[in-house]
Amino acid sequence: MSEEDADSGVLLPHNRKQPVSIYDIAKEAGVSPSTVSRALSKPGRVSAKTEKHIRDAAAALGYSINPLARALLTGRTGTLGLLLSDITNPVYFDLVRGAGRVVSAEGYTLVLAESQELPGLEAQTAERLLSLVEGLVLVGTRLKEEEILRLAERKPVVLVNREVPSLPHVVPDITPGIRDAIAHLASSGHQSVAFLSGPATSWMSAWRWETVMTEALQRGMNVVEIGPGSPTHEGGAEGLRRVLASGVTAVLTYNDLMAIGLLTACQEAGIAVPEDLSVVGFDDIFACDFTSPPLTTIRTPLGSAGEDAFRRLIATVKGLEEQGPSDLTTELVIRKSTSYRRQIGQLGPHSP
Amino acid sequence: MSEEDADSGVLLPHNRKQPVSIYDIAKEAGVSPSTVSRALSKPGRVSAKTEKHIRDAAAALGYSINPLARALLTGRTGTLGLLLSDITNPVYFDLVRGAGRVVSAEGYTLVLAESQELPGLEAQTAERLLSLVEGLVLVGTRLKEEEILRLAERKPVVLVNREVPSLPHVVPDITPGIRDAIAHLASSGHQSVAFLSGPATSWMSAWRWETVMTEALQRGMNVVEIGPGSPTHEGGAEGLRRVLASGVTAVLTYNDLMAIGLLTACQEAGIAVPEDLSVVGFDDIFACDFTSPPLTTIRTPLGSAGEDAFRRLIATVKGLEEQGPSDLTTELVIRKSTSYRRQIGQLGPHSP
DNA sequence: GGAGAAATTGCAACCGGTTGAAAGCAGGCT
DNA sequence: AGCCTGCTTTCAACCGGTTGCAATTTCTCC
Repeated sequence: MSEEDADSGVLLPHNRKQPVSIYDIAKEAGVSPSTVSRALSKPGRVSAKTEKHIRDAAAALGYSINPLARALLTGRTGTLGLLLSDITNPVYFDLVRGAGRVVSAEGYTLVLAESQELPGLEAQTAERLLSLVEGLVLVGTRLKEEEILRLAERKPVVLVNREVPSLPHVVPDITPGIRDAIAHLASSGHQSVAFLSGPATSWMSAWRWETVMTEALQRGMNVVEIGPGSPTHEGGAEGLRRVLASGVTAVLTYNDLMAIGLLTACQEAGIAVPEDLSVVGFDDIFACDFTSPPLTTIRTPLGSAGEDAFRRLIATVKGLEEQGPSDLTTELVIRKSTSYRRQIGQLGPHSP
Repeated sequence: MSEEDADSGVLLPHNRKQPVSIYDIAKEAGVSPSTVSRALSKPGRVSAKTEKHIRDAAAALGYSINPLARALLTGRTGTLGLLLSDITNPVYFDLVRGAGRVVSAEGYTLVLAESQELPGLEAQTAERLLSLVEGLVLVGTRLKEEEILRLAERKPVVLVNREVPSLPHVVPDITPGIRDAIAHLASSGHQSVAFLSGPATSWMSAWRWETVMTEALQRGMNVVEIGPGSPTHEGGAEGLRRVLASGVTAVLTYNDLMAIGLLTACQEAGIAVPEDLSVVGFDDIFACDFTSPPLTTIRTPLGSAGEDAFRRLIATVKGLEEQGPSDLTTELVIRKSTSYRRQIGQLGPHSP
């Protein structure tokens, strides 16, 4: 009556159930395996009666297709890859959401991988991922152009926040946002601005700096680049000393995480933001509106970028026409970390 | 002299390079494919001379193994899966980082997928992912016990923040953190507390509520559950009305995102935290120390949980011994969102 | 130098589907 | 009847590796 050695908590070691194959179904239904294959994946190629019979048998046996076996011959795994430098960077939230929306709406499965900002690991991870998926989106990749092109030879590749000639890419136009940010600072009386840059290998960081410089010069402001630095909280905090040393009155950062780090460091150092220093972030991640003070930042539409990138990837995978380039733009979001330039007092050693 | 139609921006349509196989290498090196296979994957099974010869040929041709082909026969894809309900939830940052560390140190590749809190999608995604990986970690899954067991029949599965009999799981002990939080509130004069719960299908939410109730009762406090709600910013904000209606003076939330949402809603509604209402979050995500006020919360060691989960998964995949259960615990982190209970004034309709 | 053991290599089947080509079969037409 | 047409189904090869077994070579030792 009493159960014997039940609930012993022991896990069955390795007796995995072996899955049912089309051969099992074929035997069950009394047809050949190829008929089963066609019944299940080529509607209309077998008679309605046999198809129903086979589908019933498949359902009865609990069949589910082995995607690896299918992919070996056809290349179709039903999955698409998204490779990020750092999944835990909030910048990518919206992008991942947008990607997920499009991918699952099209019946694919999204698989993500991250390279943890390590150059060697990124190439290796991309390599591994590439053989499991039908196509790949690379976001803010640090790979060299040749490496990217080599990947693109094997499977369709779409880039986000990176341009490589002849490869499809989705890059929001950063000029409007930067132009407005510089105008905003200029009209608030700032005459010198610093750009706190990200990793040296980041194409996007280089481009943002380039654009900041161009726009600042057009307004007759002085502008310096400080960096490169890690695109993180810590990276931003570490930049504070050099920002103060430079004597600027306003800073743009490569991304919001750095801006938040800078804000935190300012608080600890007793620098008042925005009274002593104006800070502008980049991307408008989810934490921006509850920092203190709330962060003025340049919003990039990364959700739409993710959607666009995967729409294009799927079009390519399916062999459809290339779509025209997507036109995404950026805009300045003014919160409380920027203000009129105080005329009294001056920061840094450059001013007497 | 001038380049002709260069830079036309046209992408080569679908002429993907077909990859080199072991057969190509075999031909190149003048041996049989099986020897190539052994040379590359079974060190010592072929003579040193041939092995070198084959490796040279492989390198010359730029060979890289096709993991699908290998996996079809052996089941080894070299990848491990991590399935989350929502990748963009900052709760998982540390977990993903910990997982990444262990997985890449062991030579595997981590692939992530998310179920976007949709029950149907989670089962389907798990199914797809399962056939691509050697083992799977499910975090805070909403799947039903039978569904989880069915997955575990096919490949090794490890659970985080969820218990299922006979399956390995990693669940930090929430009791110490909750006990300290309740003690902290009690000693500050609070006599009633609410728990703002997460999704109805979340095992972890149910357990947290259960523990909060037990601990509160032991202290003689009144305690109510408010929910279920979405485990997000919005979910927290939406809970405010009912929190106020209940007349409690302190709230614990299912997670930090909800606590932050609650904080934001309080600010908008003119409720002072912590003077009018004390708020305690759960997990200690990265944004907690720059909310206003900074959030008191119960820290869960999700980084270690991720590491542990994958260490166990890898041990199982490799057929090693089961390790003993990992003992992870939680602790209260006191910041500024909790305080002594104001004796003057009372919130909500229950007090005259 | 030769028997026997050990190391090395090749053959062929296999994993689980897919697909071109051929075979089987029913119905329509002269 | 005989033949052609078109639909349904099967045969067999294939994708790219892996592996048990057997064949071949090399080594060892008497």
